[in-house]
Amino acid sequence: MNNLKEKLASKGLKATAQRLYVYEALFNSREHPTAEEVFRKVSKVLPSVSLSTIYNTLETFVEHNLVNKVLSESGTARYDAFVETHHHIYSEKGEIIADYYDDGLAELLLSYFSKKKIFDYEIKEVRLQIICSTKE
Amino acid sequence: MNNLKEKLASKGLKATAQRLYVYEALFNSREHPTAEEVFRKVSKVLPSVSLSTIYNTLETFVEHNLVNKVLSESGTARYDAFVETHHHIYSEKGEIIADYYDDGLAELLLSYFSKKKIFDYEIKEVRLQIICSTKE
DNA sequence: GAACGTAAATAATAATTATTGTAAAAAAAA
DNA sequence: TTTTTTTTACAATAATTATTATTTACGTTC
Repeated sequence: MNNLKEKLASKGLKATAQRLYVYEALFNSREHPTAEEVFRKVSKVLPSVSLSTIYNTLETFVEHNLVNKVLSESGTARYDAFVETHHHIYSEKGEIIADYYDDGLAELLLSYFSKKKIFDYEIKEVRLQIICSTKE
Repeated sequence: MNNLKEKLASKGLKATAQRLYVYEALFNSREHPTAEEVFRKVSKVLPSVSLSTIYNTLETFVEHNLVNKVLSESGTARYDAFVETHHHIYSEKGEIIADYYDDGLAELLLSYFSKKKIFDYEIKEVRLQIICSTKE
């Protein structure tokens, strides 16, 4: 978490209480919370925080690559403090279920694409949406 | 397109003019249009059509797997009449650029996952988000 | 085939939700 | 103290969903 203070400083951003709590809320959750959910969490420790601040803060974090936006089919934005490349497991309904980390896969894919050279564009990153049936 | 009439019938859905035009609008575009864009297209041939109908129709199609929702970072839903597995190329800003079809890739991934057997869930589909820098 | 009843689909519009914009207040830094 | 950054409060917007009335399609009976 001190890590974050340094990162903020290195980007010319002030380490305010709001920012630290927002980041903490994200970092301590693997649920890819929405802005609203982050707001509720942060409100518990900082009751005066405003929802706008949550949005602003999340947006600032995304701009500075401290946080990723996670795409979801419902349209509501979700956020993730884990910015290293990883993949997401979705339900058949399009809702996100879990993270999936796999370095071997990244290598496999990048070597596959480097052989094919199919793109006009340079590939920055490859992320998987793994759509699974939830067995009950 | 007659194909669609049959599919609709098989799912107990009536083949109304609205549904056929909405589907046609999607099918004839590779732009993953938004509901609003579909609305404008359909309006040209069916001026009395309402935006609600577009939303309803798209939702009905998605429920019946005739159409897919495409993830996009702006939050606005985009739709795609191509339901066979394929992948999407995104800009670094998170906007969708193009489709990417690749059967070899699907095989590669499925064999990779079948070897690993890592999941509690059954994998239905694997889609890639390929994030590219747009070279200018 | 025309008239009738019923259910499905559509249209018009209101309401809601998520998000963004704006301006004032507060906090931090210089 | 002055200036800049950040936060707050609140207004505004955009996308989507919900509600209700109307229309349309379809099956049944005459």
